[in-house]
Amino acid sequence: MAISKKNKFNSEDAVLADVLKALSHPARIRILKILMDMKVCICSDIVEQMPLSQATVSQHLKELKRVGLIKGEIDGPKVCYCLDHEQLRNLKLKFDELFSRICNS
Amino acid sequence: MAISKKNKFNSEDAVLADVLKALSHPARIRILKILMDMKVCICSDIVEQMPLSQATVSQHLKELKRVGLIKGEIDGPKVCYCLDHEQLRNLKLKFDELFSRICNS
DNA sequence: CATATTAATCGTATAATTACGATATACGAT
DNA sequence: ATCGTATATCGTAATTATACGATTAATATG
Repeated sequence: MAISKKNKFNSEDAVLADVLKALSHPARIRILKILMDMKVCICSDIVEQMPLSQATVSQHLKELKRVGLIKGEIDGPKVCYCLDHEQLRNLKLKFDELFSRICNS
Repeated sequence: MAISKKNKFNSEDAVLADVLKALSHPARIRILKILMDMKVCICSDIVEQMPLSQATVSQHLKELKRVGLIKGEIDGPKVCYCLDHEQLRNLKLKFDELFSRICNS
């Protein structure tokens, strides 16, 4: 795409866009919902519920971790994934703020 | 990316992911905010406020229109853009619903 | 220790996104 | 009709995302 211009925007918009990018694939929405239902969940349990290979699911988990929406805790050879409620609350606040501006217009 | 598997997910998740994809670039967040402030806005006014070429802004507008978040009305040689409040409200509802599930977990 | 299990990473192919100059289109004004 | 303005689209290049098989690394278990 030629050189990115994302850095030309204010960081507030850039950060929000980046977190929303992490939610912009159905696999990652699905993973969040699985974690909502299971509270805590071994990686392989997630893979089982997804129509994707282990390698691909691992990539999606990495993206969600990158923006902080989930956490993974090592438990022997397994990894225990769970939601990061603080970051999710933070996202919710930003999203609500965006929409409160919309409603005033 | 090899063949997409997005169709393997339920359409509720797919639709939400698709709308959020439209918000996953700072340029498009910026455009929404501009339209919030201006209510109604000629395309060239938007371009002026963006650090991107006219062609690129036009592409971003097209993506926002694709998911229905904005509307464009032709007014002579100009195009008048504005938010589609109904679709925005709809997105807000879906997002809130996702988060209400999170809070129960 | 050998083996099995779990999950991340590597390599790679393909596809989608981003960006822009150039061009096309559509309209209004002269 | 010609010209100027506004916007979309085309063509294209570069970047990033998606997907998976194969491999690696790390830990259990027999």
